[in-house]
Amino acid sequence: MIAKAATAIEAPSLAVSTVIFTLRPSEEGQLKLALPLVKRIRAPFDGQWALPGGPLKINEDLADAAASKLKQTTGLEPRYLEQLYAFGNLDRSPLSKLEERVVSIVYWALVGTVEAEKAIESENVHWFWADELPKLAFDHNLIVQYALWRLRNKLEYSRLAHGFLPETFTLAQLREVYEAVLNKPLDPANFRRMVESNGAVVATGKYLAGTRHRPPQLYRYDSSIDLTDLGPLGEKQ
Amino acid sequence: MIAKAATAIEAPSLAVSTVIFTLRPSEEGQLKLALPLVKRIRAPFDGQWALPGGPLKINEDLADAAASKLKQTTGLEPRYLEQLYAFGNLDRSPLSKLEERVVSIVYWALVGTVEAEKAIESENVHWFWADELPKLAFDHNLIVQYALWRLRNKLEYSRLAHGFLPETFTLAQLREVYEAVLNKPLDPANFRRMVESNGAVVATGKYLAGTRHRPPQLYRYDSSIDLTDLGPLGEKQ
DNA sequence: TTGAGTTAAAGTCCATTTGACTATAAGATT
DNA sequence: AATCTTATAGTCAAATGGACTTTAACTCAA
Repeated sequence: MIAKAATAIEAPSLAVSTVIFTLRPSEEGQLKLALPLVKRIRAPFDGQWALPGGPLKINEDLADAAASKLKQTTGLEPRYLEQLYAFGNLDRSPLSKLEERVVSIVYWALVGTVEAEKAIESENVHWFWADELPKLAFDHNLIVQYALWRLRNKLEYSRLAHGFLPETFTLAQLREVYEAVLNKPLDPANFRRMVESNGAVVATGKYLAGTRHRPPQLYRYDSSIDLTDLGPLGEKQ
Repeated sequence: MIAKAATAIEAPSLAVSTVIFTLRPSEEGQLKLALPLVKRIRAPFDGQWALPGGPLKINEDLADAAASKLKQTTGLEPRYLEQLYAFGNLDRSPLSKLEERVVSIVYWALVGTVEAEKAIESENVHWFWADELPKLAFDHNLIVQYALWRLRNKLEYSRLAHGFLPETFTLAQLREVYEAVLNKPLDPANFRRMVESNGAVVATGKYLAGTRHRPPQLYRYDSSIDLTDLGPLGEKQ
């Protein structure tokens, strides 16, 4: 169009953000979905909470960028990471001067419940319950809603629950994960039948001792099978 | 390229491409999935076929950009349009000088079988059978594969078939669409039962005359229900 | 005009899946 | 030893889905 000086003005810029889920015990004792947000320290939306993210570097892969935001924000490694969506509406930022057009490629991630206890928290990084978010910056409320929808949908026909659990776990723990994510109680017997018929989870033959009842068997995920079905993309993207 | 100095080197650039599906009758008479490609006229991949696409304009919504590539390439309007994925691997282009880093946000679209007969075709725009593609530019073979996977997955629990059909249609025509997309024969009686129980398709009470057999009833999609389930994103993005 | 050909549309049979529920097992606690 | 609690196994019935049969309603050719 105009000239060289104009390049920055002509092209939309690219950012990568990440919705990071973990499960944490609530006051009442059951697990609930939680996610970290960072406080914005400049306009627009100065002082409001937002998803961790930032501009994409010229020589950085998309998934790497998402994982590195995760690391910066929480100090943790993702147990699962998947692209969610590219958000690029012109009205994402209300004071949309053209120079500020940003397209955000958003990833969503799972971090293990145990690791998440060591997560960084500070003045500017705070963990929220996924169903009790304040009004967030930009279109981030919509983004989290969509990520939640995707998580809930995929949980049932994939091995996503593995992303929250340690290597071995009881079926009750696995069921707790499902109940927390789907936010509804599940019948223990039917859940067992479902898991056993599906084949993704295998018994270890070991039992967890020290409970006040019959010792439950420990299971693990069959590592020969992928965490989820991304179709032709596999793990590559 | 070279002249664009500093800014261009620092930021990856953003392009939008579109995978456009339609159904066309093959030589043997049944419908088959087809898609338009454009011939590249510059390096890299000069002379090879590629998905229609181009840089995102600063004040253009993502979906609008995808639809306008569609219009430019085929002269048609999409009956369905959905974001597929953002492809941004560093090795997408083999001669990856840093200045050339491009992230492509890819959409996929359906165009009606009837409209598609009027589609533009030329030296540089050619329609291919979806399962007989040549080696394409960049990672476009992978992209098409993924789009096909998504189409096939979504067809069964959505109203995507509507995207190929006219306002009213017979159950045999609807079944033909399913058979073409899924690439397998379906039992007519069971298919009828499935469609009727699902509720998305309603009988019009009118019948198609002029066949050499019992006249089939015409159906239409219940317009009160969306084409597909995008969750919280709805039709907005 | 009649019978053959063709697809439409309705229905049957059976194996599998899934939700709701019951029963027994095996530990800890009292 | 009785009781509590969760683990684990099993039952029953409704819903689902594939394979198949039957009858309906049109066209076309003899």
